[in-house]
Parts: sequence; C-alpha cells; structure tokens
Amino acid sequence: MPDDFDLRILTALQADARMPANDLADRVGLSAPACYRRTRALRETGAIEREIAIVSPKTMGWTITMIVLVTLERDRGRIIDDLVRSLKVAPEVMDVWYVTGDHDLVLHVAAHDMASYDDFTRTTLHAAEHVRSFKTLVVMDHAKRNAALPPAHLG
Amino acid sequence: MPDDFDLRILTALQADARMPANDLADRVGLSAPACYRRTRALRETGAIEREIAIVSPKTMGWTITMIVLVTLERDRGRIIDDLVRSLKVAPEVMDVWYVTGDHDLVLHVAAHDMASYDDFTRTTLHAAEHVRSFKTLVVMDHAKRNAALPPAHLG
DNA sequence: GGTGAAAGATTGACCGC
DNA sequence: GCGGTCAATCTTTCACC
Repeated sequence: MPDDFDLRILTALQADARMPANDLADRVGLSAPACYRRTRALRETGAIEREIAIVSPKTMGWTITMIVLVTLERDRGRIIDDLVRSLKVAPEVMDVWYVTGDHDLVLHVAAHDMASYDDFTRTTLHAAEHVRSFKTLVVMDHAKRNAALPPAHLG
Repeated sequence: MPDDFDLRILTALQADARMPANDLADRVGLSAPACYRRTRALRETGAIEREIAIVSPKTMGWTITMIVLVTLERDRGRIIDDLVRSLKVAPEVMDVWYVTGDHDLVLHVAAHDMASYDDFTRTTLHAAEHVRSFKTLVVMDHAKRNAALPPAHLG
C-alpha cells in the first residue's frame, strides 16, 4: 500500500520521469537515497509500469489517428480473445479498451495515411469473426494528451 | 527533419526513457555524447514532448475509467473552445480528441467511483452550452495501453 | 561526430531509530 | 521495518578536436 510519500513520488515522476532524485527529495521531504529506494520498490511492485518518452506522432511518421468503436456479435465469449490478441500485436493499435455500453471495444489506432488505415481495417477488423460492425472516428486534433494519470489524492 | 539515427533514438526512448546514453549509443551506432546531443535537440524541438512514468491507475486511487462520446449542437464554432478549455483543466480528463464522424469529441476520463464520475458529468458536461448529448462507455479492461507510438519506419 | 575529463546523479554500505 | 549520511560507481554533460 503506497503512503503519501509514494504518492508524491508517483505524481512527480508522472510529470517528469527524469527528475533527479535530489529534486524529488526536496519535493517529497525525504533524502535522495530514500526516494531512490522507494522509486525502485515502486518499479518492482509494478506501481510504476514503465518510463517512456512521449514522442510527437508527426515526427514518427504517423500523420493520422482514429478512434474505432467496435461492436461484436452477441455471443462474444472467449472467441474475442483472438481478436484482442491480434490487436495487441498490431503496431498501429495504441490502445484497446473493453467497454460496456453502446459498443464492445474502443481502439485508438495510428496510420500513415487513409490507405494504410483501410488496409488495417481489412486485415484486422473485417477479417475477424464476431465483429458485427465498427465505426471510425477520425481524429482531427488530440487536444489533451495526458498519458499520465490524474494526480493522486493525498491523505 | 529527423534522420534514421533520430528515429532509432526516439523508438528506443519510447520504450524506455531511462535507457543510458551508452546503451542507446550501442543500439543506434553513435557515441554516447552524440546520442546525448541528439536527444537534447529532440527535446528542444518538441519531437520528444516529455518523459513520464506510466503509473498503475489503481495505485493512484483511480479505480474506473470511461470513454465518453460527446455530440455537440450543430452550430459549434469557437464556443466549444470554452468546453475544451474546461476539459483541459479538469484533472480527471486524460485525453480529449476532436473527431469527425458520429460524434464530435471523445474523452478518456478517470474517476474514483461512479458517484464522482456523475459529479464530473454534471459540472462539466451537462453544465456546458452546446453539448447536445453524450454517451458513456465504462471501461472494463484497458487491454492494451501503449502510451508510446508505433515504431517509426526506418529508411 | 568522436575523445577524454569534469560535474552530477544513482546506487550501495553502514548506522541509528 | 524505516530513513539518514557518506562514499563509490555510473551517467550525463562539457570542452576540444
């Protein structure tokens, strides 16, 4: 169970994973080695899943992204695992959410252009069993991109 | 314009922002100082937007997330800037996408529980002008969470 | 962009609570 | 178990070519 020191560390590292342990120490009120030990423990327990650079999509050659709302046949059971497995492997697929409501899956997909997105839908979605239908919402602007979570509530 | 060295650096740092410049150097085929200079330039030009820790939502006390499909009145002009501004400020809102298609905005929202999500919809969505309707898709599982982009295509 | 050295950060050993 | 101090090690960063 994380205490407030841990939550402060996590909140700081969510904003800047490269913050030196010394700055972290000042912020959370511990010594640098104490911050380091806690940070290491947070990594080992999986509270920190990974530490990554957020890169501009255009720089990486991904010019468009789509939100895809997928509706499955109404006997979806474990068979959709096959679909999800193929989505996990597909590099263009950045996020897969299982949802309840008007749809069953929501995807966040990157593409170089519309033609390559069409390819993706053909090989991955149209080809899949149990996909009844899907709707593509083309992203015009990613107005807020907060890969980090909201800050934790401190006790 | 990034060359292949830059793209390799970006691809590596997307997977692990803490990779030492020495390892980076081995991977991309440059010396550590060269990698460092390129990395710094990539930060300064905004190709690297930021470097963050991906934290487990449950550790941070965010137990549920939602995908929200927002439909606006059909005279949305600049007025929706007010809505987007409030969404950008709201800590629970992790992503805001402007989209074309059956809806106008897609949100990715975190909440501590359903009651606090209800609060959010009341204060931020129901209260907003020009929101015609919205649909909430409750996330049951974030099966793929790839805050990083797909790898770049190298020439 | 490479080399080598200075500056700074991370990590380990050890002590005390 | 926890954190603190000090020191060794490793990384980042700079100066110079």
